[in-house]
Amino acid sequence: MAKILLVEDDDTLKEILKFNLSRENHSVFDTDNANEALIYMEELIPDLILLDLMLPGLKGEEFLKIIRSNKDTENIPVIIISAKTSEDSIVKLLKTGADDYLTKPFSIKVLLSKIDVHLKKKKADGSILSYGNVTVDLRKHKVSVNGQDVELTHTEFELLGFMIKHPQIVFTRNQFLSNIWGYESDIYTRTVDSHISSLRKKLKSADFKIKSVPKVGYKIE
Amino acid sequence: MAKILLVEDDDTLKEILKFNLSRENHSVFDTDNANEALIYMEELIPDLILLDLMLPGLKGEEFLKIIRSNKDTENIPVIIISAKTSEDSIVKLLKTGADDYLTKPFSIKVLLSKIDVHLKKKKADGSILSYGNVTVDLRKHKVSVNGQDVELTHTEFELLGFMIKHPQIVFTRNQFLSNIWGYESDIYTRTVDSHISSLRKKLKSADFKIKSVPKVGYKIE
DNA sequence: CATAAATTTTACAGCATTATTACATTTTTC
DNA sequence: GAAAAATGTAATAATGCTGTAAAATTTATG
Repeated sequence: MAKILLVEDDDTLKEILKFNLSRENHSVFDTDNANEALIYMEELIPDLILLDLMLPGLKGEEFLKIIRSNKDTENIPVIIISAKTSEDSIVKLLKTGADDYLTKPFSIKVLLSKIDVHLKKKKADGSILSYGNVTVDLRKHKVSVNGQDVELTHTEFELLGFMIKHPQIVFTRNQFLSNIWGYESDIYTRTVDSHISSLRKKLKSADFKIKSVPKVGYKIE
Repeated sequence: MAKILLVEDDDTLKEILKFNLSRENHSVFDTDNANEALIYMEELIPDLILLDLMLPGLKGEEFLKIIRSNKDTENIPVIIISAKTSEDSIVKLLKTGADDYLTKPFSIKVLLSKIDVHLKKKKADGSILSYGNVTVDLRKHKVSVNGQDVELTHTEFELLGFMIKHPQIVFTRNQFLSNIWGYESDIYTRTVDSHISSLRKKLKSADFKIKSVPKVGYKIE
């Protein structure tokens, strides 16, 4: 269900991993060196990266730094696979921005579950968001309350999607405008209220409320 | 710099951990059983939890589930400490919602760096200020005392946020006015007093006081 | 090109927040 | 210790924000 980039030069291990990851319905893109991995990155933007540290050419640490310094990739979870056991190198890697690590030899089962955890964390940007009894499918542009479809207009949909991605967080009318309408829209801020009002009407049976925070904006709660 | 709840029944290990965590400027609250931990939770809302699995009474797994099912605590990072090495139990824990785990014996250095990583992650997603038993979530526009939500108006919220950002520091009424109302407001200075008064009423159970410093202004203490 | 749909703006009622007042109480000052 | 100044706070008046229906405008649709 996820795109995983595997950077590993040990062929045997690579095949084992590919086999197991595929069985979990992930699509695996593999390479044995970090330079090639960087090229993959650009067009692929994987959901997760499995990185072996002992690589020919560009070192794993460097690769990690590059990933973390690029806006498009800085949030991709990276799990390190390493033969090293030294505490110091582990500490250093976690500091550089690795999300997790495994030392060889490791259990496939544990790896798979770690992958699972990290992907779930990321899922917020994924295609299906939900909060309480409300589900928003970003790909299909569908919203349902208690499994029952609700028809929303495009703006209403965007508004709901934006709030549900960050539940509880308050956004100002201008934040809504710049995030949904675009930076240079010169729309009257009260337009947001208008759409919020129609959203509320359509989401009567949702088990959250769109709450107005006076003098600030709106949030779902 | 963070509040850490340590649930551990091995006294030796507990002392070692307390010592090291304190040295990193964390405040540590410790208990040897999960039932007591739950009581701590309510009034404490820690920033991170270190949980030993092998506990008398309420099992660690159950404790974890309870934490995760409560809105107020579901986002607190939990690091598991365990003697078990079974893959299955690790997998199960990660599924239940643990953020990380360590198997005994583990390196203090690695633990500290893991704690660091998890705290940083938290900090990135919301500026949460707290002082004593009062928590101010700037992004959610929420204030709680002892974990209990308190409704504040916008001005009250701003006022509290401003003071709690600089605890102990005295601000003049004019400083409040220019920082909260804006530079060119020509508001009567006594208006500040009025809002301070209502804040006090709403924060009766806070374990700090908004103290007036005659001829100067106000501070929290 | 006409009609429908969606979006933006307007307008206004209702309401909550805020600023001010007034008076009681506390703290300074001399 | 008494007068003056400053603060505490409840009550009132004024303000301004939000909710929403409806009109005006723009955009989609056949």
